[in-house]
Amino acid sequence: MNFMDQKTNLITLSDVAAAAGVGESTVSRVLRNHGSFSEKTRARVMAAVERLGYVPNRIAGALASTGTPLVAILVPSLSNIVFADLLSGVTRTLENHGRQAVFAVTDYDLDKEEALVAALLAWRPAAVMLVGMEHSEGTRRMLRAAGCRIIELLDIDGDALDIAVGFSHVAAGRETAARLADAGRRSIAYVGHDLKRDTRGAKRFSGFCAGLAEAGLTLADREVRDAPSSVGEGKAGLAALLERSPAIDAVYFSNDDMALGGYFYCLAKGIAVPDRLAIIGFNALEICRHTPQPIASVLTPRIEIGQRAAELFLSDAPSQVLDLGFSVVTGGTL
Amino acid sequence: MNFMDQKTNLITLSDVAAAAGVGESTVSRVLRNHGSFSEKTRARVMAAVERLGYVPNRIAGALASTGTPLVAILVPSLSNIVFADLLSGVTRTLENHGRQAVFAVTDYDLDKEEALVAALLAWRPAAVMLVGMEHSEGTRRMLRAAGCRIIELLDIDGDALDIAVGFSHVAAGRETAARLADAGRRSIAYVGHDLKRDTRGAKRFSGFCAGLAEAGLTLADREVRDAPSSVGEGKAGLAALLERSPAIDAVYFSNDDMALGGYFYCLAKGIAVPDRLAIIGFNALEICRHTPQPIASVLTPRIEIGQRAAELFLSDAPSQVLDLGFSVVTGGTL
DNA sequence: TTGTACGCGTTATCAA
DNA sequence: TTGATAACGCGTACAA
Repeated sequence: MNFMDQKTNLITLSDVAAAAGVGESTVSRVLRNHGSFSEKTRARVMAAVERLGYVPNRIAGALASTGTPLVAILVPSLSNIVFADLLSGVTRTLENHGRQAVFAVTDYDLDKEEALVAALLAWRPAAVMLVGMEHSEGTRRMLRAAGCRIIELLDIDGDALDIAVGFSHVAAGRETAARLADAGRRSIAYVGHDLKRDTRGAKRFSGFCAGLAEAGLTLADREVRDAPSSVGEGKAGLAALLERSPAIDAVYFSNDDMALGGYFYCLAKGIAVPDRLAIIGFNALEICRHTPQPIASVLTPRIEIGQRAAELFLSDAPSQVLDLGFSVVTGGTL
Repeated sequence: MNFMDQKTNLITLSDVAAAAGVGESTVSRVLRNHGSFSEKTRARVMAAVERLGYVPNRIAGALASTGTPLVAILVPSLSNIVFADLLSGVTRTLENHGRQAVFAVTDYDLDKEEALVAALLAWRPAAVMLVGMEHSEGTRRMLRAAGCRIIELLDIDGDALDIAVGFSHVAAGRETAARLADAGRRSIAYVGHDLKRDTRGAKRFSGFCAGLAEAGLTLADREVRDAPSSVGEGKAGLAALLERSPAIDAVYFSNDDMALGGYFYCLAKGIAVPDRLAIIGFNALEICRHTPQPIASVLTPRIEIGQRAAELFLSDAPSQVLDLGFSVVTGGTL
């Protein structure tokens, strides 16, 4: 034994037991408030815990009880506030139940997702939460073999592996088209970001086109940026679009970041919104409620999705698809 | 043994060993590429792993090797993109080294932080990262006793427990005041959010006041909202401020969310920026670069802070305070 | 109500 | 290059 070893002085359960003059299992029972013990013993144990500054080792606990209180969460990105909201909802609910979240960022890459799922599964989580319903075959196989709860978030357009909590992006896109058509717009375009990776954005777009068709319209033009969504891309995207198709009278942006960019472009160029150009985005970010004209958007219950997902897991609910819906928020730009 | 037990069929190391016709330690060595073994054995082991779909149990591994590859991260909030950026920086670096991040959200509450630190320490992380340098005495005690690396992020104004990576918020506030004064502003006010909880915001404010004093000025007025920062609060804050003090010619907002709200208020009310009112925020969010007039702000290297913090930990660097600085970004609003 | 002893799935030590 | 075997720290029957 090396006396310089930093971990040499870590207190263990048996140290506490010795200090309190009781058996190890007694300490274990007191600490987890499980089984029976006298009040007197409890006091002695707690005193020893306090005195020694004992911190239980959950690693050992998890091994012994075969089953961890860990929940693995994978999100495509953190630069989009939407996923941060999702995480908030999940962790807020989990924390109150002694559960711990371990997470990773996939960068919208299904291969990376697969690698990360493998890494996270090694921690034997009680549940794995991931965004969307598109996964590699390897991911699906591992997940199914893992024997833990699998919760897909934010999307319900597809076949759920176990539990899915979200809403239909196809329906959201379709509804958006209907609103634009109802508002009398006839020359409608789309400004979006990299859809190869953002499959939910792609679903909205396909729903949008379907919605236009149902209204007897076709997409007037589209500008798809080869980059992640951002305010800057939205701005540049609208600029490019209008240069090509100046007669456009409405634009659907792939999300609010993009829409904000478009809106700023209009402000800067003096383009009348919504008279000359209607704008609608997606997500209903707080900021869009406070621009000079509130930007029309689609409100998505992302925090609630996280919470409900965590609750379903905690309550050991049966496999299911939970549609939490969305709602169109009309603002001054439509 | 219950044959309905879901975890009954999980493959273990010894299953692989048996299938490959080798000893357990051999499998372990091959999998970790540690120690020596013949190419032939390696192939046999890997084949068995593949065939059985074996996923190593890191829980058991961590227990056996006393020392986990876990890094605990605590952030005050996730609704502010700044902390999401921080997380991105940290996890991106960690992932490439087989490390796993476990995280929790403190809601800017030091008591909650203490409880969460206790919970996270139970996982015996190799490092604990937390935002800021203000912690409860209990938190500090536990951390010191834990014998793991302690990394404080985003702030360097204070006494570091071990490693600190960030910049000086006091200096940032002071510099902001100097810029405003240099720009000829004389009636300068502050619009902020809940500073009891956001201690870094409070440091910026104190630095700002010091900076004004150095320029021979005093704060003309201040509007501090009793709520977390948001675009809405920034807007309402500026409205309240201007009603009270219409002669103000410059406003320092506690951060860019607040500043955006103020800027939108000006746009909506037709207040000339910067002619009549100069605006400067903090963080230099992407969106502020794309508003009709780019909003002046202070660029903070948050992703880099996360990366460097992770790198210092990975390289087993000595205790230190790393100042990554900040830079003032002048925009159209100053 | 309490303590003993075994097992959880690895890693590490050491001898072969 | 290999394979027993002893930890790792705790939960959990089971016995007391």
